[in-house]
Amino acid sequence: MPATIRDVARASGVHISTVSRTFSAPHLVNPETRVRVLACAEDLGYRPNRAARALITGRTHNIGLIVADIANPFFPPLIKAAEGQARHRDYHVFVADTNEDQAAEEELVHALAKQVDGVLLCSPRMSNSLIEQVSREVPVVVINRQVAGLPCVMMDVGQGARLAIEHLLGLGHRRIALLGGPRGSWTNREIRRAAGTAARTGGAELTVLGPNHPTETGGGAVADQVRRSGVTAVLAYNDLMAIGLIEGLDALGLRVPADISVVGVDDIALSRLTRPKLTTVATPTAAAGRTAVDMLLQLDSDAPRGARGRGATAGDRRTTAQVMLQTELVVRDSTGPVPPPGRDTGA
Amino acid sequence: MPATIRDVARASGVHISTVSRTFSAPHLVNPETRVRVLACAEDLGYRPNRAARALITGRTHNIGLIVADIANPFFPPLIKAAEGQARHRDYHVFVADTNEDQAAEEELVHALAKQVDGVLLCSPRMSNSLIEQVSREVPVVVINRQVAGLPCVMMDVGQGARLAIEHLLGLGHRRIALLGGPRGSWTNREIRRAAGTAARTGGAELTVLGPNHPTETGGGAVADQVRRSGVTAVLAYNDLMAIGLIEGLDALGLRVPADISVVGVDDIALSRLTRPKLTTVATPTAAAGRTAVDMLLQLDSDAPRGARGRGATAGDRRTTAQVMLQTELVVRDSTGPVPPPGRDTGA
DNA sequence: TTCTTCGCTGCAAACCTTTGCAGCTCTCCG
DNA sequence: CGGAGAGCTGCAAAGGTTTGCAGCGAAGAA
Repeated sequence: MPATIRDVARASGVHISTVSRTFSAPHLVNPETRVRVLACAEDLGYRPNRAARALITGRTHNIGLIVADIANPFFPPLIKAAEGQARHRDYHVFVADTNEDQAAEEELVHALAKQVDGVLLCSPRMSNSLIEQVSREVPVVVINRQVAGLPCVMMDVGQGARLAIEHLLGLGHRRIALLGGPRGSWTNREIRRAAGTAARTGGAELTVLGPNHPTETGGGAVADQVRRSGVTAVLAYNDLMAIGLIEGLDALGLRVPADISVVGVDDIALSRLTRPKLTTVATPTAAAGRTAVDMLLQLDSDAPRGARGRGATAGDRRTTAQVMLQTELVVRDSTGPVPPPGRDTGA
Repeated sequence: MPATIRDVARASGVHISTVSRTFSAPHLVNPETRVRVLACAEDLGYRPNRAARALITGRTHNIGLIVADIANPFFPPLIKAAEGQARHRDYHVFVADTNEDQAAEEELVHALAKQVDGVLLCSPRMSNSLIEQVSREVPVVVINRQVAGLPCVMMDVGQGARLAIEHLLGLGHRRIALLGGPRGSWTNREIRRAAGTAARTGGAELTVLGPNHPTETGGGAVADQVRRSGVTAVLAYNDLMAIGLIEGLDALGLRVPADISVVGVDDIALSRLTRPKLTTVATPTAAAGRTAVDMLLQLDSDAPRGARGRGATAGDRRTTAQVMLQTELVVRDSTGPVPPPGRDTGA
């Protein structure tokens, strides 16, 4: 039913190769012929079959994007930015959701490998060695994680965590809890490392609680634990957990920031809408999405893996860029001075 | 570099067709041969090239999902459900975001048409005739809209809006505003129609404000207009707008629900997290995603469009199912009794 | 022994497009 | 007038897979 290149060729009285060239190399065909072909193509509603093209060029013009949880508001802006950038370059994005599951992650990247020109691994939970392994199968750019020898786009959450801790120290807090995120998260390790150092430097005590599921539920679940720990401030792995925690604390009769201060990470849109508005570390998610797409496409044009390109680019070790994006602390209403010592925090 | 069917055939000493059958019709090949082939395939890390398969079968095993705005929390649960259901059937989902733009919508469906077996059009903004047109190019299931002759999955927001208005009437409200959504939205028309009828029946006055951008910003922007209109309750096109409106009213010194009641639509996760918690119409988004995928795949197996299937299924008008999913009103804290008449609402 | 039947495997066409190469026609120059 | 070159077009192979058809050997029946 859909018109093929052959139909257009027949209709315009030329060979199929001429039709092909009309689209892929217009300067090689007589202007007169070109307009005729284009007219016929338009008429028949012809659009090149990308699958067939992919077969011979080795380029699908698709890229895969694997995220841990599309329902986590952290990801959509990144996805959106990546899609926009990709579309700009005539690429399409295949989004897949792993439900925070390592096994699903691996399965998905394999399933995607053959139908995309490259994969963006966003906040992967799998092991470094597994990532390296899949990168031999399909070009990969890693987001939110550092893997040696692979192109990576990271956000400097370590720096952000340090700023957050310093902010809390400045408010007088000396007993601080860190709400850990999911196991396997690079971001989680970075935050923990930086927060630990900053707390030690400032003479504060840092209690690590976790790992936890990086959602409101996960945050709410540890509210009681936080109360019993007797801390006066909390740095959460992400905004969702911070918000869940605030809810949970509220249910326990603890007020934020009067009784306890809470800082999140990500600066999702939601963090401006809750009451109190959340103090958080803003991460440049959109920029990360755009950058990652650029790096992948760059990689791709450097190292053709098409049918024709074999053998040409054997031994060149391309320089694998690693980009670190800056973060910043956004102070809103969920942090305040440490409560007077006499006050009962319910502990 | 990646192993092809030919490599496996060579390694296991059989013809490529036997390898092919080992995967697509195992019962046709000798068990002994089968294990040998499977071993070789495993060994070489062979995975069938889906593009090549698509070329001959006419099935890509991909489906497209076009949404208006992936950053709107309404969509992710739907996407997630659709993806899960699709993966279950060995399909992958191509998500694309139109940024609420009709032109982008049309362009995207065309670009996707050839590399997917069907498209899920979620809350499309384009005209019915355009939808019908693209449906001739690629199988389509429409979500959140009714188009005659096309399979549709709808949520009964009309019913939900009626319940919402009745809830407000029950609280004594007689002057109610409706915050309209984007132009071209079927949901918007449904809500408006049903709310209008319910208000008239209950002897209330319904003021329609809009159209508006369906985001917090869009909701916040009309806060002043709402105040000046002198209504005591508002039904918003979606939760995001409702939340934005509450923010905006708050900035104007109006309290929800003491001064004014607000109801949303969608029951996004966020609506449980804001203060006050939002009264809203819950829509079964996940069910809609699953149902739509099922309908598309069903459609697809009924009407093969593969290379081999031509001519066989010419004239059969398949029954195009239209499914209406129920909604329900979730009463939380953003609605309350109408304020005493003497009270100054700032108008 | 001869004929069927059955189970398995190989053959080759087909899907749609891209692209290196060769051939054609024309123009222009010497 | 002959030859070179440029501009355009056609030819055919290639890419990886599926599938209808045919062929082959062995087992069973007559």
